[in-house]
Amino acid sequence: MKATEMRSDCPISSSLDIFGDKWSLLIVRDLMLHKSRTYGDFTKSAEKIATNILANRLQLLEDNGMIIKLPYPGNKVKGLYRLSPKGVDLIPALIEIALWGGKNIPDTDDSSPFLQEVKRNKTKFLKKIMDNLLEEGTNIG
Amino acid sequence: MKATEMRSDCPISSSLDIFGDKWSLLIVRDLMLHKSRTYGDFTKSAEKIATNILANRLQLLEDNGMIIKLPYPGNKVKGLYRLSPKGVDLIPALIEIALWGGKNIPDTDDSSPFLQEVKRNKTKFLKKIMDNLLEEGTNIG
DNA sequence: TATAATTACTTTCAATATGCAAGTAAAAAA
DNA sequence: TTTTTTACTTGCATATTGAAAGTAATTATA
Repeated sequence: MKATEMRSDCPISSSLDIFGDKWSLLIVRDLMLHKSRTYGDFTKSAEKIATNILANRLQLLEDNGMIIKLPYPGNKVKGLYRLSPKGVDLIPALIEIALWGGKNIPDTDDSSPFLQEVKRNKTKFLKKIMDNLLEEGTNIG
Repeated sequence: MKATEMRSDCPISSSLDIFGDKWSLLIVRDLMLHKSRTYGDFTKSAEKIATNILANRLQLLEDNGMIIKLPYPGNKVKGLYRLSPKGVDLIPALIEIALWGGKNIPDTDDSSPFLQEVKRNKTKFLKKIMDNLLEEGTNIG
């Protein structure tokens, strides 16, 4: 797959060139919440991503170094996707987006234990979750 | 224009339902950097947005309460767009995206005075810029 | 061991979105 | 009065999306 074309040298614009669509950050979200996911896991998320879109976005995210595909121990069909350090580094942005949505969009669920903990102590939460995601092992579950 | 359809009650997903594309957040960026812009101003940004896309996104952002269209003093053709409080509230997310891009995408310009100031003192910078954007007046320039 | 079921995609195709270029209408400037 | 500016709108070719079905390589089951 060819490298993403950048529209300008603006960091915001270039970021959107990579993940500026309705699906890419949902994949990152799932990997933030679950640390590792199989292809099938992603299809089970509430937003019901189409499999062609999923395959395309996983490839793009991998091409852009945001996620890493690992072998699933003891199974040659399955694979395990995880966030790379670059992907983990996106979590502060994702958290701000989540906070914004929970606060500003009616009927969103901002009462999850996850968001509650963020609101209680953002800095502490960020360190904890990012450290955890950067650790090796504990891939399945 | 019809209300945005939400794919789930997830705050991240619903946020992307509103601004998950390659252009909407660039409009917010321009209004963060300049406080107010005319239609023509937006077309002059580096990414060269097409006028039909611009008109569509301005309408969507206005429909979703992120931006406000004001009359241009002394001119009945021009209008002035500004961030609403809801739009200003998105700035922390935008800043995190900018920081991520500047750090993780090659050839982006992360040396602007703007980003430099963010990196020097994020909290202070956020308060300053958000307070400024929430103020009335100083629309032109 | 033969067969069924999983898993991770790929393909097809209709619908929608994008983007370039040109057009328009109202107001402002010359 | 004519020209220019401004903010869009329209037409059309191309690209992307999304639902559904298909496939090939395992893995589980009878």
